[in-house]
Amino acid sequence: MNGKSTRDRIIETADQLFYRQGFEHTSFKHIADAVQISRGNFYYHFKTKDEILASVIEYRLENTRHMLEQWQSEGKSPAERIGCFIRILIVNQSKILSHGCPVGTLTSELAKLGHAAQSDAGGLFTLFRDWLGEQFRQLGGAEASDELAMHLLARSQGVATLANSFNDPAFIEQEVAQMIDWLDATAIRLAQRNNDR
Amino acid sequence: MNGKSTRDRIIETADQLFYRQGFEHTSFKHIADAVQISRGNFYYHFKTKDEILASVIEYRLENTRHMLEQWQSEGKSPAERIGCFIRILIVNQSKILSHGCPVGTLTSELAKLGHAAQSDAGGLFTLFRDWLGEQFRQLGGAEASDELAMHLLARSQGVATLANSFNDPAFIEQEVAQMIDWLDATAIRLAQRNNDR
DNA sequence: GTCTATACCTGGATAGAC
DNA sequence: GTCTATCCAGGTATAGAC
Repeated sequence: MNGKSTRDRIIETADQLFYRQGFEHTSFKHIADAVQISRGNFYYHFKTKDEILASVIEYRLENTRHMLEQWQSEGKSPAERIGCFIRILIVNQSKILSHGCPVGTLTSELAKLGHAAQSDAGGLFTLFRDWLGEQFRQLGGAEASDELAMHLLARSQGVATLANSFNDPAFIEQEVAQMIDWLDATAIRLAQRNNDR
Repeated sequence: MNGKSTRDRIIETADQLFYRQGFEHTSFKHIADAVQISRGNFYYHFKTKDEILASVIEYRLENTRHMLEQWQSEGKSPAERIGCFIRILIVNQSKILSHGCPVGTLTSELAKLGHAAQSDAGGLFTLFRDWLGEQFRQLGGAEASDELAMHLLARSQGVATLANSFNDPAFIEQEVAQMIDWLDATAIRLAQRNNDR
């Protein structure tokens, strides 16, 4: 199956399954069956379930960093780049309707399990938070940049949770449009405030 | 231990444990130990784990209906009543920091498990949605009432998820203040719009 | 209604052959 | 690197005594 190593295939499969079924609910058998290897072989690559989780989190961090770099180079202005973030709700709409936000659902689950990797998973949120904070800084947000970043992060998170629960694509569209409006208004407000000084 | 039936004590304990640890992660042993009964006795009251879940959801629905009735009678205006909803984030702050929103985390988990009770749990969101919708209708929201209700529900949901992940009480305070501001602005906007006609 | 004992299964994890 | 066989813990669920 293509040129990927078994280890990489395990990580990618586990990534998908953890997202779709949750970490605890996904057993070694699930992963081994999906990768089409034996359970014994599995242990050659990962000694414990926590090791797979750590690798999956690292894999997601890497993918997220890459995605943020993409947005960084694609978007011509900070507002446009923030728009990329808002629109992932649309791009990943069907996955979100079925499984929610991959970051939020993982951190929530790990919090309930009291799992040591919770803070590592929280790093995914931090990646978005810091990147958005930088965009808002460039928009003129100054000290309020982090607050604006967290606000937007929370809104998109809430939209994912409710869209998942109600299985409602129209709600995503509606809220995305509102977030774009909010972004425009915020950009104008920050520009005016900075001109006044 | 007070006058409650064993059955009721099981439900209340399971309610707590499902919230703190998640549904799947909570075993019969956990519950039985907490209630201080044997596992055998347990099965006299509930034949399967799904039966307990159903009872816990029914229990939460009942408690939620009761809470909404309270707010209904306490708040003198629709805006004041919506304020009660916003402020549960403050009232339940410490629980939310530790375990997130009880409704959102349960529905997310059940979605991942592909559990049949997912839609029943979704009824908890519907209770809030309909109640908030009615408040916004009284505020003059008309056709937009449900949209406003969903918007507010999503925002409080996102705040709970992020506050839990970052363990940040100040973020809750900050966002609650913003939601109150948004509510005031919305009330004014709806009043003006309705006067203009 | 509550207990103990136990059956049965699944899941994580190991040993050792190939 | 991959397999089969196996161990052990813990979880759901049942039977039957008190």
